[in-house]
Amino acid sequence: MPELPEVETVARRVRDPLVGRKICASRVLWQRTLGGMKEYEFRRLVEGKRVVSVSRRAKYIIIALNPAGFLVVHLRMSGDLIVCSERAPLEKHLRVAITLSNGRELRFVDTRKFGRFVYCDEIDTLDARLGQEPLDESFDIEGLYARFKTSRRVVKAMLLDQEVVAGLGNIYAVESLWRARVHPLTVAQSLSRKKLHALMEAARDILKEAISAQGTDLGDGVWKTGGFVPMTYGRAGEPCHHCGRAIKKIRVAQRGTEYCGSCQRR
DNA sequence: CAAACTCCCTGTTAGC
DNA sequence: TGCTAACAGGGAGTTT
Repeated sequence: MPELPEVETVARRVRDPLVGRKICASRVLWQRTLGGMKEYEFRRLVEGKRVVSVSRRAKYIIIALNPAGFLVVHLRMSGDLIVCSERAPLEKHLRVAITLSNGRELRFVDTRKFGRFVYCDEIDTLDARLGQEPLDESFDIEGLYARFKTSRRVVKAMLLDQEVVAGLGNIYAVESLWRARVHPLTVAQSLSRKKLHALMEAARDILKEAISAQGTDLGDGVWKTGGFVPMTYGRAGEPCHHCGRAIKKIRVAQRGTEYCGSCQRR
């Protein structure tokens, strides 16, 4: 499932082919992908505009348009963006297609239909709802610690909350907790400053490694390109790479959560 | 107010 | 073997 590293990988892949291109046509094959906007409205707001930039915020891909507006893309579980010839055969799960002036086409393909490809006039409200970027130079660990100190939620739920830290999903939350040897059910306010530092250092290192590897290959057909290999996620019952004991699996915040009962103590 | 639950979807897999 | 049920999961919206 696309999380920060996978979204970053997609953004980088489509940036060059898109920036500077003009949108001359568009079509929508699954209406709900637009998040409630009517197709004719979407087309009116998008067609004729030029792509200014492609960036990432949390798990969103932001395509800025000139003279105004943004295409905000969320891949959710199974979404992907590709740029190909407008004459290329249509993908089975194609949801939105944006035809460019050079005969190429930006396509949003999304098997499970959870993804969103929406037009927004501005992105300030989106930005305001999202927490810190873990890889930003300005990442404020003390601000995060202050937030943890006031919460009785478990640490895994905090990591998954995009309002707290932006971009971590289930896989990288699980991996970060394991590397920092923090139990996923540790109550946020009981986590020491030292432990939180270790946890976020692990998270940042893992995210960087995963970006370098172009994401994680889960072998389930959802995300095939990445070379990052999880140490804990998806390995329930298999030996822990620290101590050799079997990895356990529980549910935390409605998500499957693998951890080592020996290495990660509360 | 914070925290937890529900819903949206389809492909894959476990279980009978 | 062939079927069904369970599972996977991010975030918006709703309920506790």
